[in-house]
Amino acid sequence: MRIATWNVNSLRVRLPQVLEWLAGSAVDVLAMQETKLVDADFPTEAFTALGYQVLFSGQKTYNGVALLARAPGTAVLTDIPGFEDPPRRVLAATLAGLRVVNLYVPNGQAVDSEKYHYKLRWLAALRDWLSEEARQHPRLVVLGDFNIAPEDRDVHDPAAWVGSVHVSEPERRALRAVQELGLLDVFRRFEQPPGTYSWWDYRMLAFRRNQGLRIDLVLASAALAATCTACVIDRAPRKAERPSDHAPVVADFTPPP
DNA sequence: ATGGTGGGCAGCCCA
Repeated sequence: MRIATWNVNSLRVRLPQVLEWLAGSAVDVLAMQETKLVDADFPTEAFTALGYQVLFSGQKTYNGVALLARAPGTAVLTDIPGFEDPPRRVLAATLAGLRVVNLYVPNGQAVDSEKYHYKLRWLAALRDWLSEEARQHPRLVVLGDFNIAPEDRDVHDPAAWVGSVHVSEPERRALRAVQELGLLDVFRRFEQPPGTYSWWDYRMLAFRRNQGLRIDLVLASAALAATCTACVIDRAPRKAERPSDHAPVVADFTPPP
């Protein structure tokens, strides 16, 4: 089973690239973020034509998340229970013997901004919710755009980024609190080339210079992580005309016994 | 050099 996450930065613009990528990548589950589409505009037929079931939680202009899967989803959630949050950032479903939680974590803008404190509150609420999800679902995968680079090796120039949003210690601590629920960053279960990132700024020729961050993550419960056979970041879509600023992260799992 | 580029929707907000 192949599971992927991709911040597409406007599904309206990126749909042809997403369809082309799906046709060549044998993905069973794709979690997308920043679809920026209201539900009425979601291109359902384009994906059902490729054999996917679709789930989505969208809004106008900003945010928006979607899940594509070969199997239908049940027990769908579009919010962190009990946490009032109008932006559409969460989409959870049970499908193909897995609990899948697709996240678009708040960006945070700048350390000590109002948006940064919102990000930390959001992550605290996420942790509390995921503790319950982890208890109920031994086979849990939490994936998406976390807007946090877990460690300095996930940052092209740690000295330039020190203390900044996406790498600050409170953000990393909040991410570790999520991982301490027993969720493993499956990318780091395998040998990886140094300087492997999932996001590059559109500005300053950052992609050509590989000035990136690894902020798109696939976290898996211990039972699921034990069945993970590979995790790679596919840079190819970032090289396209009019690319998303993020590349997809792809993880392979053996089927349940 | 505190910029630069891109998406969305109307002169900005957000990333």
